[in-house]
Amino acid sequence: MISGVKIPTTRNGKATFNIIVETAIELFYINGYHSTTIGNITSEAGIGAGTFYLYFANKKALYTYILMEFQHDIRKRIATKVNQVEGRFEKEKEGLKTFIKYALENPHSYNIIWESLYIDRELFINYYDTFAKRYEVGLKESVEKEEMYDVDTELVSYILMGVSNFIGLKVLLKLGDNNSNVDQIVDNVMNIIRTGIFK
Amino acid sequence: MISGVKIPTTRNGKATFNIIVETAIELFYINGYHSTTIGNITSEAGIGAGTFYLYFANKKALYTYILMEFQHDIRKRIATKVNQVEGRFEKEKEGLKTFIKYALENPHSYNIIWESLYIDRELFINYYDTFAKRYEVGLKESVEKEEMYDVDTELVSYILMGVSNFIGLKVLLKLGDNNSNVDQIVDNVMNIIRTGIFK
DNA sequence: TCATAACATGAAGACTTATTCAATAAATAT
DNA sequence: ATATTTATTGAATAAGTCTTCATGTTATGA
Repeated sequence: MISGVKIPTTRNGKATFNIIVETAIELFYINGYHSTTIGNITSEAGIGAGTFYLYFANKKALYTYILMEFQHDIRKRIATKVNQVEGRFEKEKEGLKTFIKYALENPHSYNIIWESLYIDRELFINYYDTFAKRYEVGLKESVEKEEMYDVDTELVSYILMGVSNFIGLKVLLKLGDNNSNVDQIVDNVMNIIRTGIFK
Repeated sequence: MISGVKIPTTRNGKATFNIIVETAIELFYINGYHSTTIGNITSEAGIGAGTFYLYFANKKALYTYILMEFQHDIRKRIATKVNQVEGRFEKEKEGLKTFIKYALENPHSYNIIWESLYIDRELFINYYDTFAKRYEVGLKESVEKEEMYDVDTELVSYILMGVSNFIGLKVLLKLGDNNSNVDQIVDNVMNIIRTGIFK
């Protein structure tokens, strides 16, 4: 499937594969990708050093596999939630809320996605480029339905991704004050986006 | 001054110090912090391996020095430009434009600042926390002058930093289309922020 | 010009890490 | 029950990197 990754066939093999992935997610989060060695992963996972290479060609293949998993997961979750509400404003609100809550429940994913810029720029570009393109589809529909002004949907998707990511950052890293009530933060942000800030 | 950094006193020493810094900025940008070795830096700079340690205790001390320089530089430039125009809207527009242009002229700085999250989380937090706090000062003044609604200035500062950073990202990495005309991009973004996107 | 402080060198040693591979075990199909 | 595929091990090797230090050079002020 993904190059450099060998999916095991047996029950045992799958268990070993999974423990490698879970351990790596944790260690990448705590110490970062570059400071995590294959030795760290195997010893923490309680397996032999050589076992790693049964399933992954190297550390980057493992990282790429994990990134793809999170990517799939987060997109699916946002899409599901957004489909449950009507109207562009409500959809954006739900999307932002889902993103922040996902990041809070799963801080590993947030870190790993951003870190891709410093592991393989292609991965990072691919991630945000495709995210933006999918975002645009929904925005264009809303423009057609006249729920939104006739804005540059590409720019708007980057603006909204920027807002989501930095509010996520603030909440995750507890930057500044008032980071506890996610629903209220999202309400405030959406009100600011709706009303604007300038008189 | 900064711990782990020895500033040279003579003309020759300063030249060597500078070539280390310039070479490192370039290599950190091209290959990233973690993939850049002291050996890479010294050989690329054309100096002996031991010379590095005359001025820097280790790679992180050098990185921190570079980060601080960029931080100082970019803030000063934005402050100068923003002071030349009147009204909050014009100030924000000028700030965004200056930020993007700085990033374009100096893509090294952008990379190095973001990478700090994966080198030393403290550095990253400190960077955005103090940036946000300074941002808030201006925003609060504008609220008092009634140029802006009575918004949560902390949230607004993170929203605007998110927008700046992701538009910067788009332009720098050439994500999507239309990344050539910075003035026009900034005009579009500011119009979106002013008018809002929702009908 | 000479003493002194600053600057510069790069080989050497200590350390860390990735990766292979021959040997072994476990699971599964026939 | 046996053959065969799959999974596992960890010592050994190879490669890379940091950092020190004994030695040498350069600049400069008295």
